[in-house]
Amino acid sequence: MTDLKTDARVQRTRELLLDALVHLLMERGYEKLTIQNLLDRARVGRSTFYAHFQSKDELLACSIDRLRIGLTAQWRSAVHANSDRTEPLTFTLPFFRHLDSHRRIYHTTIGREHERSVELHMQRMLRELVREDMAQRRVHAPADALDLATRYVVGTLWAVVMWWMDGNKSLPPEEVNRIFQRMTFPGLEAIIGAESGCAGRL
Amino acid sequence: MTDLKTDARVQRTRELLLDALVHLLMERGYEKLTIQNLLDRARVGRSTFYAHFQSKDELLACSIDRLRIGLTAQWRSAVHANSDRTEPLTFTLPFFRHLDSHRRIYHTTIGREHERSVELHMQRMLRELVREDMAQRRVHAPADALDLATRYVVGTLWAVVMWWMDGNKSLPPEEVNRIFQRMTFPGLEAIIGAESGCAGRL
DNA sequence: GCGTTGCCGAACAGTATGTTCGAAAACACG
DNA sequence: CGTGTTTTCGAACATACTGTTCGGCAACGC
Repeated sequence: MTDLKTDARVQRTRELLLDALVHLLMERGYEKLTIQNLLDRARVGRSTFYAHFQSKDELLACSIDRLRIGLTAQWRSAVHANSDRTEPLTFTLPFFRHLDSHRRIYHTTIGREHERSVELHMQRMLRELVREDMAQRRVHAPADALDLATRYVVGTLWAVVMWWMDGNKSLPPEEVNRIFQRMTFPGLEAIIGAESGCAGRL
Repeated sequence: MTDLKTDARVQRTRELLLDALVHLLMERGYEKLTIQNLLDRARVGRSTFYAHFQSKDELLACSIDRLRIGLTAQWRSAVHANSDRTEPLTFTLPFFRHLDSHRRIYHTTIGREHERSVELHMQRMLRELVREDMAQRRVHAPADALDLATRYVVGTLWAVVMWWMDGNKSLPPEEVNRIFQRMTFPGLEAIIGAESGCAGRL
């Protein structure tokens, strides 16, 4: 009885495929990227791929999930450092930093004509992070309002991301984060009576 | 020398295909909709399709463009009626009304798991409308800020759309539009010094 | 070592795309 | 009408990608 998680072969295959995905995302983008490309790049057999992932899309989901876990870790440590009652949405700064240091990937997968999947999965991830943030800060409001607020934040966040990644603007992540907060917080208060205090006024 | 625009055959074919698209969008969504389906539904030959459109995607683009033209017309007449200096983003109400009266389509093409193309084209259209609105109201600000503002508005607008269309919420379009304006205008002022006057405070 | 598990890779069926071509139908125009 | 032009049809074809199967081989844990 071998443990799936400790079998070196399994880990190797998964990492080979995940790495191949990242490299091919830069080269070709997601949509026009075939499974055969992945197999060739990762030097993995066809049936092996399907033993691990149901589809190209699931591989991508897996890759984004990796990112989510990494971001969450940074987030938690940052919150821990600043002790209690920090400003809302503290995960955005690590997020912008991540984008900044992986521009090559996101330049070919975000805002491009026929590229939509990466954005979709990213937004799904962001939605989870926002929900988590609100849950931790115990924002209480009708479920409807919370839902709208979540979508609103992700919408504005993504607008900033597209804008930032578009014209090769070389603003530092910290600056971008400030812009994001300045334009997002007022509208957020309009939806849920966020008692975000000083953060709202900046 | 026959005129392409007046040949009854080409008009017939184009309309058959566009209508087929709309009906099939409701039934199957966009992504899992084959060209063969369109041909069968529209009773049009395969080579005929490719004589008119390069791809499924171009057909969709054409359909969205139809919508854009219709919205723009409603928009202009509304602006004309209210004479000068109306509130900003007046096209959103017609837009929400359109969504409301075509729920069946958008229910299967917006926010669904593997549906991305319709959203993509819609957002592109909205971006154009927002740009046009700003140009007409002669908002002056750095090109950078205008670009960010445009993306911001589309981002929040789309957040509202997803939220509205999601849980079968049966709010009237007018109400949704008010919610949209209330949460969007403050942030918009933060980007460009919008002299939107009373509209900003509602 | 030994039983178990994962991997390979070729072959295969299935599905969709986009092109080609000759014949038939619909058209504009005189 | 009649004539030359344009569009349509539909089958056939080439191409490409997906997802599955299976027997032999290699790597693993114990």
